[in-house]
Amino acid sequence: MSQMENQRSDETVTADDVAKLAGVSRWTVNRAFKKDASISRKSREKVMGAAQTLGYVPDLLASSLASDRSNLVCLLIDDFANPHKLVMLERLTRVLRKNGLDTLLVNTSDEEDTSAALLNASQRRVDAAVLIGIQFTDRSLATALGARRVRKLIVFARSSENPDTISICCDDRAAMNEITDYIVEKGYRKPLFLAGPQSTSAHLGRKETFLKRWQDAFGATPDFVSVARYDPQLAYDQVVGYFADHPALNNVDIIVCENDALAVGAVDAIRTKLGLRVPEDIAVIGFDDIPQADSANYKLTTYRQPLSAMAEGLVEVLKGTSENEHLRHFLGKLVVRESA
Amino acid sequence: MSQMENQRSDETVTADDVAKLAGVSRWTVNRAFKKDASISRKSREKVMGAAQTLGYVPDLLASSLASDRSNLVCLLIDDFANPHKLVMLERLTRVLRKNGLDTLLVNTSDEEDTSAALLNASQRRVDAAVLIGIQFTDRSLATALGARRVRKLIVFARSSENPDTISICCDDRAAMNEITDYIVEKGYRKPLFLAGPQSTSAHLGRKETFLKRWQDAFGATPDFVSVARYDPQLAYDQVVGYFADHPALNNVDIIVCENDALAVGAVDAIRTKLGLRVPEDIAVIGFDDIPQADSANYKLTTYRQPLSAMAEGLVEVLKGTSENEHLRHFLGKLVVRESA
DNA sequence: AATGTGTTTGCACGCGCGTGCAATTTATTC
DNA sequence: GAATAAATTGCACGCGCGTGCAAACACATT
Repeated sequence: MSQMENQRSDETVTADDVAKLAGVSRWTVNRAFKKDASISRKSREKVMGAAQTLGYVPDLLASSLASDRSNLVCLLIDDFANPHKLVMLERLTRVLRKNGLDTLLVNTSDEEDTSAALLNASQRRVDAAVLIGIQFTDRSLATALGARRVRKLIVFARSSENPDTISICCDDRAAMNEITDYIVEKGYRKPLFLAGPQSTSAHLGRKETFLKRWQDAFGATPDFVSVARYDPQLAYDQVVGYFADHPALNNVDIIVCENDALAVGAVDAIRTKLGLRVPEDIAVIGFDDIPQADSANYKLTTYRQPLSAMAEGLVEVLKGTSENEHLRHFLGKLVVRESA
Repeated sequence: MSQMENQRSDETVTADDVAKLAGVSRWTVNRAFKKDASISRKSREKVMGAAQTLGYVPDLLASSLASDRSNLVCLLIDDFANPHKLVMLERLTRVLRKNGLDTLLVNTSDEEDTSAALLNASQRRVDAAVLIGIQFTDRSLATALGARRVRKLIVFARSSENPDTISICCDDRAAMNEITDYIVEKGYRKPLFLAGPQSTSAHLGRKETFLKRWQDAFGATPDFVSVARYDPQLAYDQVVGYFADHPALNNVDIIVCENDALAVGAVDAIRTKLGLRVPEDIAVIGFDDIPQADSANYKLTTYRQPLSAMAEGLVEVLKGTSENEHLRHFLGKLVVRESA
């Protein structure tokens, strides 16, 4: 009724309001909210008190605009059929958030090219874009980088040859070597490699490492088939198809899979369609250690990526704690269960 | 070499730069980028040309700040063990993006209470916060809403009693009724209900509907067990535990599960631990129709939520096309496979 | 009390764009 | 061709906060 001050029409309460109530300047208010700012304990308490009663919170949008740092990281994913992505998302969002970074999730399944999505991310001034998908090529990365605006481009859980890019991934070569050694030691001699999409950039991947290693050891290159997406269903179809074309079943005693998503499909195919047992008739070995791999039904022998370490590594890169390495490798761990 | 204009130190190119090059005012430049703005075709072309050569893109941060609309939606999830979440994420991000909305993903697994996460979201001025998890209670929602700043609070794929909230979900009651009818028709008479966490808000959920319906039909309330999280592993343990306590196996001819995450665990338990067949010995019916449900190994009979329609519904609510309904129901579809 | 050191505080200016309206240009009509 | 309507363009002001520095203050020392 009486005098209602110059309160804003709606109820956005800004630092100015708090400042007035606390009897300090606006800048002191914002300082109070900065972790290690130069401010006395007393005035910080005054400010916090006032902020409390007014329900004030600093506006990250305005802050980002002014400071040119958004504390926002963009995650680009196109590979939603692979259950491992959910694990990654969980881990990444958790670790990022613990470090004060928020996550912008972009689904690039629709895009021909990730460039458009990257552009979109750049419009939000994200501090970094993290690629977790499979569709992007080194060339499209280059294009996107040309437009700049995305300060850091990070390829997660995969390596990229683009020098302007930082890769954070499991050491695939060491991993496949370990897997190969394990297989050989266990006496498997007729492997089939089940690979993912081949269209991606020509990095020395799991398939290449395995085939080469096997070639070196036995002088023969194992057979392989590839699946168009990391999708258990497609893997299932592919395996069924393979054995339809190669009726001499005893030509394969183990299927080595590029990841668990494929491995799960392979197991299903072996049991359901071929009517065989895993691992007695055909063994299966995966990669990633998705939750399903540990289920009673699959008991998948697989290789666990050190996701937490990788996520922490990502944060280090983002914070600039460890500059200019184009590639950060992490060692994983072979998890032996029953499927191989 | 010669004169290099007053180019900014780093290379952020703003609308002003484009304006200068195109020979128009800054406002015309920004208009050119607005879908249906009042601008002549000719000057739009001029602007777009200049923007192209300069590599200009409008800054969404500044735009959000000025317009007070961020086109950002915050998704809060805590339930990463449930594979269905990945499907939801895929669908939501896709549909939102198609409608010009970006997605902020927040992992609330760590939080005692979603309030903190909501507060964080509010600092980014998200246009809406969408809750997809299970941990939040109606009370914590109320608290969060008290602080305002989050313009719209939406509960997705679940109903909430909070009147300031908009629920977008599958019609659980209709669904469970259909499921019950199906079960009854198929001759099952000894159901066990496998429920999720019971700590959540007291909405009339799938369990209640099923139990009540069965009670009405047969005068007896079926047994039920509940699992602490929607996690196949925990469901497995729970089912194993149940049958350890109830050795008279023929007391159950079907396990009705609150969702597929649980159903998958149930199937594993039945086969692996009990050594029984699905559906011959014990049938299983799920809910959600996760990708796994369609795999050769599970062939789960389940109920598919109309995710796309729900996502579109979400967009409508966000755009304000369909105001003030506290609850939007969508009808799903029973998917009959082999598990029941 | 004067000097010096270290700590707090205040402030001018800018981040890049939106809003609403007024000025200007272009199209339309008789 | 003048008058009127319609389409297009320009602009002052503000969104909420950060940066870097200078002024103000506190405290210890001689």
